[in-house]
Amino acid sequence: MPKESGKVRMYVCGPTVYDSCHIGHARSVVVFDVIARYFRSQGFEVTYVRNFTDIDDKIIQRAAMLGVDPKDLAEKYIREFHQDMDALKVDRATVEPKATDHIPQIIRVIRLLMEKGYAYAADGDIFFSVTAFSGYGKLSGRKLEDMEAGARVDVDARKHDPFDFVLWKSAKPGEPFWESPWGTGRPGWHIECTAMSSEYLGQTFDIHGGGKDLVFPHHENEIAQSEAAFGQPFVNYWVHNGFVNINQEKMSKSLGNFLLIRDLLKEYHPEALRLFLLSSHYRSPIDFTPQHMEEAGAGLDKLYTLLERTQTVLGTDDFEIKTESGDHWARFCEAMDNDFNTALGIGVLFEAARQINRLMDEATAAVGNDFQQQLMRQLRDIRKIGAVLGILTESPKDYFEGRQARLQEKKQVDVATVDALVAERTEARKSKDWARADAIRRKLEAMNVLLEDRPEGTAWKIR
RNA sequence: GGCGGCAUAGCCAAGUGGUAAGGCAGCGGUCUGCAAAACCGCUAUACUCCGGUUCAAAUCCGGAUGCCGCCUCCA
Repeated sequence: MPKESGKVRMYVCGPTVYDSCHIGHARSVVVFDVIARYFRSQGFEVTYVRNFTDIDDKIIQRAAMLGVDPKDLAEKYIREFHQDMDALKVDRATVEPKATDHIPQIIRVIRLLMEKGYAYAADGDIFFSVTAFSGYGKLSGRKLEDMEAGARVDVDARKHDPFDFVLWKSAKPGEPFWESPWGTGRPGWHIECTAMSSEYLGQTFDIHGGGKDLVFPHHENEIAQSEAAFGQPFVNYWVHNGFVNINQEKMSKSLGNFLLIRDLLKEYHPEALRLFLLSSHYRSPIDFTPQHMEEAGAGLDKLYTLLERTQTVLGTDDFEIKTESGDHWARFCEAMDNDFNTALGIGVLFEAARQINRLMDEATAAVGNDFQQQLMRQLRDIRKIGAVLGILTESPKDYFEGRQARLQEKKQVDVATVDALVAERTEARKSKDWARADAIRRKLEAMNVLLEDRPEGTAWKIR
């Protein structure tokens, strides 16, 4: 993916805040988080804008149902969004604008569209006229005449064309509203993105992202209104992430199978979730199953096991790296340069891990300076890759303690009992009573506890 | 009806003209009192099928089959 003059300006469609975030939101947010991190790692100055749609029919509806103020509802879910994404170790966007904070900018764009003849009024509503914009349909490859308008939803009779969309909605009694030249009302869904992206990124910018489902009509409409209003190209690159299926089924409310981030994080490590979400190319659909999550978790365990081992071998984790980046980092970058191929990049990460393990396996007792330098250099690559993917951010000690704590509950392991048995076995081993030692090992295995006899003593972990 | 995507080993998944990355699972080995971890080796001679282009195709073209998405709010 080509790049511009040291700076990257990207805009990603954020959530409509009327409900908790599910794993689908997580995928989108994590994918673009990694993209932003990668650009930064390459020395680009990244301006990353991710909006909150905090006024819309769904919010109003939900608020009415709950008998709360729409603004309070939106704020509650913005807080939740931040909690969830922080837990997922997602960096904050540079700017996180809310639609309701940009009403003047929205009105300005609509006025511009009216002046240029791309929009018309009908009662208190303002519509965008898709037939007035010649490029309509270019992103999604649709032609107006090919689409079966109103196939599933009745067409508003006031529209000149069925695909015209609302820029400004007049207020109905009891709804939140703002003053405008066309009377009190609120912005339609698409216009906020044009208003806010131009505000923070300019009228043309580099990357616009969002879920695949937004291609049509949302992004199509954004292009139309932006290019109509400003008379210049809207964005250079579109990036649309694929969906998350649950056990091969589309995640949907009607199936009742959607998974909230907060629930998932009770069971899985946030980095395991990230690793899973990044294990396929961002455009492909990805299938969430407990088994796939276990595998992602196993992979993460492997990487942390490696880090723990290097820490032991080097005697410290706090070393200054004076060497250049190695081949692994270069290969990782190559993968990322190819349309952000994180799946390939993760492959590089595991190859790096194997190489480091081999290096340590082959090292003899006489560990020289060369060895240390080489090890640190490769380790540095792993850390840099981890930093882009947003994984391996914890110390191995914290990671394994956390893992242990999480699993203790899940597998109902009683620490005191295990420790007692381990101590008993240590005694047995001292007196070379192997039969008894093995019996205890088997007993613990039946309790989902695996033993590891290390030089410094016996460690155990939960299967 | 229109538009688009996908089909690679038991499972997941890279691969965008030169003969199949990586992970999980499995098997054999090294190490170990036994294990675990780690490493080494093995695990796709039909890359959904049928045609075509090419010296050469998982990769390009045409067709078939299957699965999925979008066209309505949706990450």
